[in-house]
Amino acid sequence: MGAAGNEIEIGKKDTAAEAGGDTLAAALELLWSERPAPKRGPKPALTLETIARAGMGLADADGLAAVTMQNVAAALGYTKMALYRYVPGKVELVALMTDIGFGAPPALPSGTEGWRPSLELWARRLFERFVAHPWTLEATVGIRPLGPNEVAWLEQAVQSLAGTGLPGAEKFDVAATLAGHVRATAQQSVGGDGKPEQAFHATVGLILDRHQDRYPALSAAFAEVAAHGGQDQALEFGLGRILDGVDLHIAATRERPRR
Amino acid sequence: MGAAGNEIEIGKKDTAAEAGGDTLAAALELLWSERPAPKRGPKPALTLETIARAGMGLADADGLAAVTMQNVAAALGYTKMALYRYVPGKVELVALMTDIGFGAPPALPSGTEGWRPSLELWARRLFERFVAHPWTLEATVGIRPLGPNEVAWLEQAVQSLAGTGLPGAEKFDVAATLAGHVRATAQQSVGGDGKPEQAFHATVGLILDRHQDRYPALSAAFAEVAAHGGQDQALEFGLGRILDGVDLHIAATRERPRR
DNA sequence: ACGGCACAGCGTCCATCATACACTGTATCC
DNA sequence: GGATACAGTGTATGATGGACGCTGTGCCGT
Repeated sequence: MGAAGNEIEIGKKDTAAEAGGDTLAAALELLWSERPAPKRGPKPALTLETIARAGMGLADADGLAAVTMQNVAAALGYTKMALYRYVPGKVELVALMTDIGFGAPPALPSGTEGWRPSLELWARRLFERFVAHPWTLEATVGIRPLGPNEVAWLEQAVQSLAGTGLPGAEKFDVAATLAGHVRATAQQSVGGDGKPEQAFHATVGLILDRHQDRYPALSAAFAEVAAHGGQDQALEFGLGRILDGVDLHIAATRERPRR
Repeated sequence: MGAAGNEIEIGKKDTAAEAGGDTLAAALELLWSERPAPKRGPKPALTLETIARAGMGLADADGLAAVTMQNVAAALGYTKMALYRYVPGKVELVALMTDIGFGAPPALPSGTEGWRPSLELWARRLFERFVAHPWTLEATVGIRPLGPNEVAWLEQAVQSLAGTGLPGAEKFDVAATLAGHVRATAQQSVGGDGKPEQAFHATVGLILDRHQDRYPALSAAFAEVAAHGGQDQALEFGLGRILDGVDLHIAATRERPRR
């Protein structure tokens, strides 16, 4: 399957592989508002923003699967084909929804000082966004275009590490690690259709009830998890450990600065 | 069209919400081999394993989107409806593929001692599994059934923490945090259709090229990332930080043991 | 021995979905 | 005052997951 694809595979745009190239570029254009702004013709009745918001409403309520071109259009009172005047395809629409769903990271309160409190706040806020729009978890797997807001979150995290003396690459790694932790935690605490319900723990508990013998260590550990309040502390625990480790690393870097 | 059509909403199984209940139970049955084993009738020509392997082949080659009932059946030389004699639906098939994709965690080499080397090895191996079958990333979003292998991975991680004196709930949290980190890292280093291509970094780089002014800290940091070998160390960096933090926490717990 | 029944595999049918394409009307520029 | 670019619509199409009923097969109880 090269660039041409002269094999079978006419018809639909694409299915899975190789779609990234074209779609990614189109989505980036959309997300970064690099669009020509038409001059002639009837005025557009809709906005990208309006459309995306409609999609978000559906996704928040009934999950990402409820976001069909039909449903989005119906929610706006238009036909689905009208949407294609604004969006190249569904993938791009979801990408737009996702970036809007994250929103810009709120500015850190003026009192916040030091990289650690900043990053803690950052992580908790990001977590809240994931919980508020659980479908963003589904929407952000695999290669995909990044929107301005998503990049802005990264920027803020890296900025928080300004005074640490870490090399830039490691600042980036810290941000990525934290984002990953937040993401993974959110993924475990959120149900498939969007409702937070400690889904992961519930499933594990269900299984261990029936197979304690097979997983002795896990069963013992999990009994204590259930006894305590569940997984509510999963975000904080990992966050604490990671930032402790980062702290250590910063200290070590200061003592033995890189050449 | 038949005469009877006055019912509301017969037909398809479900779309998004609430499907979890029924499907999850069915999938658990399948994954944990709690199936009755038929006595009468013709011998099944296929196996769950065979079917799942066929699906995995497609997913490995062309991504999860290539896994359609049609394609899987064709790969086996049967019609798609034959598959429904083995699998309740596609969701369950993918769940099965996923669990087989993880496989059982290999036993730790006999020389491995101490929780830290064990967990490091564990994390690296898990990472390899994600990279070997990138579609498992897509397949493991949202609420979903866990298979025996997936639970076995958790078991091994918790077991590695046996001598640490950590409370059970925290062992579990450590395992979850590590698994989350591995997952998130894999997600960033793997392309959408399954090819590892440092996708995330490539996209970020592309964007920052055009918007350096808007994200100064990130741009500066990222320049160094690009100068170095890319993101190959993302897994190890986060792993090091997390385990450092865990180490600290274990030491603290020993000094100030919980009641 | 044998007939019924449970079960394998298949063919057909259908609803849903993303998207292509052609058409109609409209607002702006020359 | 057109020509033209563009908005919204209607219809068509191919792919997909899945329901349902049919045909054959092989074990089990009689």
